[in-house]
Amino acid sequence: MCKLKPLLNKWLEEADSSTGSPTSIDKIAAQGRKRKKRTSIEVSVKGVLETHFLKCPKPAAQEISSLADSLQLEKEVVRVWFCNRRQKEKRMTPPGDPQPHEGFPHNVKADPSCHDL
DNA sequence: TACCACGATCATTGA
DNA sequence: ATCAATGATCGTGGT
Repeated sequence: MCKLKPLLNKWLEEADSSTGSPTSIDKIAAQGRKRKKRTSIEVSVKGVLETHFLKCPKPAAQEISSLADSLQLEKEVVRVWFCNRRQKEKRMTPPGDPQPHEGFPHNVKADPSCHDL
């Protein structure tokens, strides 16, 4: 059901745009997805995000909301930013940077509750 | 059932 | 015009 919600939303958006073109439905069937323009994040904002990322690479939705509010951004944008940040880190770190440090398979506490705020 | 994160991938922007 | 960086989206799996 919740999966249909976004789908229905797209339909409604298109329906609103159907300025006399009922055939627009085929477009929705295709993908009816309007990619938001590249939210150009200001350098200052990036700095704040990076700082938070260092503190918590995986903040809960609650932290994201707070952060987004502080930066005057959309939760989605902040969430996506964190996701991309994590991915990028992995993309660069594994190769040519094995992080020479013993004591590897010792970690047992994942510490999912990074309530550090 | 609803939500989150990750991987891959697309698409846009800036150099 | 082309490439690189990076945000936005889709699909999948886990809780």
